[in-house]
Amino acid sequence: MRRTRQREAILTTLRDAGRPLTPAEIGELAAQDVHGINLATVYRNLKLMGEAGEVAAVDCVGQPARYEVAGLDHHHHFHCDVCDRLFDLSGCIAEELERLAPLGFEVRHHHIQLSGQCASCRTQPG
Amino acid sequence: MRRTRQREAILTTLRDAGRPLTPAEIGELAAQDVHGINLATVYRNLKLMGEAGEVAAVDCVGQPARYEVAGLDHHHHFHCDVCDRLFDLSGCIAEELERLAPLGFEVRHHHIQLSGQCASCRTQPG
DNA sequence: TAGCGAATGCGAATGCATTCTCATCTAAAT
DNA sequence: ATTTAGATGAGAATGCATTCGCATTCGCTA
Repeated sequence: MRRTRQREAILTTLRDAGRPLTPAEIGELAAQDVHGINLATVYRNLKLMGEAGEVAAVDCVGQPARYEVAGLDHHHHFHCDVCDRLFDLSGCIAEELERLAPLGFEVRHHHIQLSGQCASCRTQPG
Repeated sequence: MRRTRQREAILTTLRDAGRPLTPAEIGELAAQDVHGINLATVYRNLKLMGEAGEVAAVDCVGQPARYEVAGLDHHHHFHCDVCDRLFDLSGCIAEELERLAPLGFEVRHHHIQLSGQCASCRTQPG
């Protein structure tokens, strides 16, 4: 995989964001580094970097997937219904979760997502 | 709202299923009552019955929404990655969940979904 | 049981995220 | 500096769930 300006910009953007970003968000933010970076390029690279284990997709309920740098500790997310951004949560309660499964079911993954209003949307009026 | 055969079939199907169904699943199952029931009709009625408070949409991670009869006790779901069906779970651990939110965030909802293999997919080979 | 307006079936249309095509560009090996 | 295969940009194309438009049908009410 070549080292291109757009590839760098995407990775830098993800690293700096501190929260999972949609391809569109990545495109907008990365445009500060590489003006006019194309959405298709963002998608292509997210896919490649995903296969290469550099980034990870984050599923979001009823929404397009977000992406974050790979290798972060296990965590879940908070979706702000106002600004539509996804935030990281720290901590997990997986143990308690497993016991919710019915007898005979094998739990392989779990997905937890809180939603509501993020701090900045609660503070700021518009 | 008129009482039509397709409307009845949809509601009956949802009641009998015991788990949330996709519009497509509803269409297939309801076809046993009303042969040739149209998908658009299913969608139209789910929307109307949703507004009327008779059915509720169930969001599913990275998947089209499912629908269930309204008024059930608070619960969450299990997604079988093999047969793609969604199952009800009983119980919830909302209290422990709230504490995951960062300071200043207002939690309004939470979404919990376990996934893996359901009992029948674990048992049956193909 | 006649008549009206709501509901249906059908296929086309929409919205959307995502992927593809392909001509052009460019990183990096020679 | 040249070469060349991988990358990009631009826009068209895809896949999909969902909705629309409209002629026809059918509940209900008078």
